[in-house]
Parts: sequence; structure tokens; C-alpha cells
Amino acid sequence: MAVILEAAERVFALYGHKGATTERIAREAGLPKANVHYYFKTKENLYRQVLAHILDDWMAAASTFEPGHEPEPALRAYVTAKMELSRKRPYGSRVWAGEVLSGAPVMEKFLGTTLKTWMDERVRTIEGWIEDGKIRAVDPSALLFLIWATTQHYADFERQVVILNGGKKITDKEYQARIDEVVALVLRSVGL
Amino acid sequence: MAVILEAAERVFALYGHKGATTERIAREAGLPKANVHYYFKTKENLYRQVLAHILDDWMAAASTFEPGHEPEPALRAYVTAKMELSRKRPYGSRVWAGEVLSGAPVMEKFLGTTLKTWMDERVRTIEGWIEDGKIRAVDPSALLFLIWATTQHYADFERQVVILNGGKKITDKEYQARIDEVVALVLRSVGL
DNA sequence: GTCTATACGTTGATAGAC
DNA sequence: GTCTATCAACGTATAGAC
Repeated sequence: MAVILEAAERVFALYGHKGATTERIAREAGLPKANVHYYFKTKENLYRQVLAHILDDWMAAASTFEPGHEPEPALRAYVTAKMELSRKRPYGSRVWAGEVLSGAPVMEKFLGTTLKTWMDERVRTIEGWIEDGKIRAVDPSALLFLIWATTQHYADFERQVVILNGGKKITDKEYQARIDEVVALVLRSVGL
Repeated sequence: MAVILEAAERVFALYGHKGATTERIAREAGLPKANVHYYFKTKENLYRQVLAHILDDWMAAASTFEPGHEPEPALRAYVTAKMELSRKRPYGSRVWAGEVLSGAPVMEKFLGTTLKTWMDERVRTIEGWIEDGKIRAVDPSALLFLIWATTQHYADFERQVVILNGGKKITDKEYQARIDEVVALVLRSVGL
């Protein structure tokens, strides 16, 4: 039931794993909580499915970082995709952040397998760029963490971003400009 | 009672605002939970005091970014201080991250006052550097967010960092090297 | 499939002995 | 100040009518 998953994503993001109640998820989805348990059996299972559901978009963004490409277009595409994902699905990013924050008890396996494999490939790609003299000698994982942290900051710490913007929401136009700024900072950090 | 505050910081970081129980905090502090309520009255109040307690170290790190200084030493000192704080008090950073993640219901006021004032001063400082041609033309808040996000990533997403390091803890020596890498990335991102 | 009513466990908070 | 015992509120989950 898509409407429950969507409500759950928002409620888990706003109240945390434990703070989210099935009653509230049901209310925001517009049905009694018995239905939530009918479709997802347990709250724990619903939580897992919310996380898994986010993974699709996450992997799509990850796939924009193509190992075979040149550094400038590869990094530009990846940072842009991650920034757009933070804009498009802020709640999903926040659920994920909460999960990792508390030690990733549910998603530990994914981190150690799929993500680790993905990262190792990109680390080799970046090392190749350095050997070929295409970018400055940087620590590949330090660069990847900088990109993840910075791009996800706009989703995970959205409330802080808005407050420091004087309480005014960030418009689409402003966000587009911010994407360009982040891309420029990242590219320059590796000497491009 | 310092022992309770310290236990609470860790438990709130690991289980979240709602997931943390006074019973668990008490157990980790080595006393019955009635004592926790005796000293802090309510869990809510204890949570606020944990957040306030972190602010001291946070403000100390923030003060290393001196508006009057030159860009290179100022940014180097600030990034280093933030990285060292993430290493020294990871749980505090994580409690703070959880608070902002869920919309900063408790710390909203601080963000809009003290932090906003601090940031506005630094934005002007960075704008001054740009006008004087000392650094590249960057969006000051984009730069500050990049620094916050990247440095706090090592505390907030520590579990992920460790897993992607093959499950091996980061040694002090490795972390020192990582600080240098992050400083280099940040400095180069503004053209230094 | 949908919903109301309810059972059962957990947790924040306190009463009251020491 | 410290601790054990206890309670009231809340939240997950299900039974069972429709």
C-alpha cells in the first residue's frame, strides 16, 4: 500500500524509529491503524520496507557516478544527482540518516556489502584519475564522504538550513543555484 | 550529576529522543532510575540539559573561526577544531544531529538566534575575503554547510565510516591524516 | 478487506521505606 | 539522598464483527 509507505517515510523521518507510532502513520495515511498492521504485519517490518524503498532512488543516483567517465562530468553528474535527490525525497534521506546515526542496526548488512562494493569501485576510479594526473592527489574516501555529507545535509538538516535562511523556504530557483555552487566547490576541491 | 549526563548523551545518541529510556540511562550510569528522576525531574529536561551541555564544546570549536583572520589559517583552524570535536565527542554530535533531523523542536530557538548570528558574521567575513581577492567567489553559506556536514559526518555516521573501512576502527593516526585531507579539500575548494 | 474494541507489554514518573 | 515497589499512560498487535 503506497499511501502507507509514503506516510511512514514522513513519520519515521520526523519522529524517529521509536518515536513514530503506527497510530500516527495510519492517521496520516487516512485509515485506522489496524489496516497498517494488516498490510505490513509489524512496525519493524514497515520500517525495513521504508528503508528498502528509499534504496531504489539512492541506487539510481549512485549509478550516475560512472567508473569509466572523466572526472569532471562524472563528479558533476553525481553531485547534481545527489543534490536533486535530497530535494526530491528529503524524508527518505532523513530516515536513512536516523538509521545510520543509531548505529545502522537494520541496514548494517547493506552497508557492508552493496555500498562497500560500490565505494571500492569508485575509490579505484578516483585513484586512476590521480595516477593519470587528471585530478589532484586526494584521499578518495575523504572525497566521497565530503560529497555524501554535503549533499545530504540539505535534506537531513533541512530545518536548520531554513532557519539559517531567516525562516524562509528555499525556492526551486535558489536550490538550483545552490547545486551549481556545491558542484563548483567539489570540483575545485580536487583541482578541477 | 555528571555520570548521568554522560550516560544520557550516549543513550540518546544510540536510541534517539524517544527510544532512549530513563531505565537504560540509569543502568548505564549505574544507579536506579528513580535517581535519574530525582536529579533531572523529567526525561525531557534531561534531554535539554544534554543538548545544552554539548553546546559548550560546540561554541569553543566555533570560536576558532576568527572573523579578523586571514582565510587560510582561519579555515584550517576551524575545520581542524570541528574534526577534533567529532572525534572527541561523537555521541554529543549525534544527539544534536538527531534533534535537527526531527525538525529541531527543542533547539529551534538556539538555531535562530546564537547560531544565526554566528553564521551571519562568518558570511560577512567570507564575503570580505572574496572582495579582497583572497579566495575564489564562493557562496559563503554553501561553504559553511560543506564544512559542517563533512566534519560532523565522521561523528554522526561513524558506524558507516567504520563499516566502509572494512569493519576496522579508525586509529588516532589515521584520523589525524584524515583531518589533513579534509583541510586540504576545503582549502582547495575556495582556491587556496 | 475494513474497522472497533481490547489485551498485553513497556515506560515515565512517583510514593514511601530506609 | 538512595532505593524498591507501583501506577497510569501509551503503543503494538490482534480478535472478531461487518
